Amino acid sequence: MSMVRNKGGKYKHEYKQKAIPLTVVKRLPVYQRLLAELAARDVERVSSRELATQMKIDPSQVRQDLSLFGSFGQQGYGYRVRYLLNELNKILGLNTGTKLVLVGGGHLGRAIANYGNFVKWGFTIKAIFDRDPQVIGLTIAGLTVRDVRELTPYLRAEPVEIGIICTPAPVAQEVADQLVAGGIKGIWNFAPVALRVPETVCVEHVHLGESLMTLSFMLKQRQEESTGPKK
Amino acid sequence: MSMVRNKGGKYKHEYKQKAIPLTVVKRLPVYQRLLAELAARDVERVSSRELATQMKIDPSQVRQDLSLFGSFGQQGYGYRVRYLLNELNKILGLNTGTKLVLVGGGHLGRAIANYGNFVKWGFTIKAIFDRDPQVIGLTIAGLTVRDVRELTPYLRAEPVEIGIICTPAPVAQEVADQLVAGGIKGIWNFAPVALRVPETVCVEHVHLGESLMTLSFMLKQRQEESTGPKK
DNA sequence: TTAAGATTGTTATTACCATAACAAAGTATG
DNA sequence: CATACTTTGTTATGGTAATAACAATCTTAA
Repeated sequence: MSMVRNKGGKYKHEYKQKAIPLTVVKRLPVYQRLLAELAARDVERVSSRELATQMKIDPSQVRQDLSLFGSFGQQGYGYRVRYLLNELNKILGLNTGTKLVLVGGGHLGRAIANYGNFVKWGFTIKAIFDRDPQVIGLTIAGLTVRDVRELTPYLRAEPVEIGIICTPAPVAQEVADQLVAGGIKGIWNFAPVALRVPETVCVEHVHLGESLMTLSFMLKQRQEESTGPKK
Repeated sequence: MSMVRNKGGKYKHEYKQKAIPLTVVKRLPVYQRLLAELAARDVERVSSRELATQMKIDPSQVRQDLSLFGSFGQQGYGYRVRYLLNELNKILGLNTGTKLVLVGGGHLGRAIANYGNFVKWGFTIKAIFDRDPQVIGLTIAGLTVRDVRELTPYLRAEPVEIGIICTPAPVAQEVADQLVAGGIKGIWNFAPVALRVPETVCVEHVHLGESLMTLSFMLKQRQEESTGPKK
């Protein structure tokens, strides 16, 4: 009786315009990974409690996060793993044939290009560029490295969604400008600088140095906890 | 007159036992990097406002963050760049000759080993281990790759603070166990798994897949913002 | 030396995120 | 078929982090 008692309920699949908090965004890939692992083990169902335990967060958090995007579970049962995984893939924009270009064929660039996992989610690196004549012409992950001066004409001919910057810090901004001018929508930046880009372009930083410093700080704190106060 | 009007003031250099919020911890390396850039340009002074502008945060945030560790600035003047940089280095535990071992000599491991920046902060990779006979014996970044079966005896003979895991996901936990048993205090983990370690060991994850998915999500959202609602 | 201006360190306020609570509604079982 | 149990989606509460505000005090310049 009374089909629409709780407002929303089954009928909440309109366009959602609410802003998703960044903290939630950072958890979405973790949900995706856990569900992919469960699916690989042919597990059929999972509860918010189980997911929460693995992530060391509260079950309410899991339910609240997912409810931002829809109602994917069943009371008294939980979530069907394959269904929720599929929904999360859609939410994250995976398996849509996203194209990337990589700029910088140094050690880090090579590691990224050879990192096989991305292919699983439908990401494909279409071309690699470098400035160094020693690197141009080499084959990395099956692609011949091109001269970075070909970047702009390439993007004009072959539109690409994401650009990866694996260059040294001093040239990163210049490369970013070229990528933006070439119509790139997102930049995955491994150079230790804060890039200036228009608001329409998304930037995701991976800052190895900052990560190691964070670890260093935590170690130092742990150490002081044990040596500092003699309580 | 009245030297100790504001309680604390110059005299707040006791042991601080307050827990530093993780959000603050993540900003500390960014302050460090900005200050290092200023110092390299021989800039002498900087205000919280300038730092905040670069990081797109509020000036109060900068002052509040730094005040957790001491009083480093001067009213009406700001912060002396070199002094504050030096203090931040101490806070972060940089330039203390921290020793690391790297496990996993694949593409990513090689990139990490060759990433020159770490040396600047006093981190040194002392040894590299791998399981693959094809990789064992190779020279990476001036080090000969050892058999991972030598890891435990190595750590017994040569204590090391941090272990880097650049192995495939399925063996990461096993490696982590060995590192912990070997007395490691921190783990820098590049494998896409949540490691189980004792509370005494710090883990810093670098999860490339999650980072790319985050970018993918943000791109999808941007796209929906422009196409979805016709307002 | 004095007064105007600048900027810190700290406390107060606001906003946001995480946890708790609970009604709704399904599952499982006898 | 009824009853106990489970678990969701959502709202209420609590706590933590970001911003605002301000007194203290240093700098700078006349």
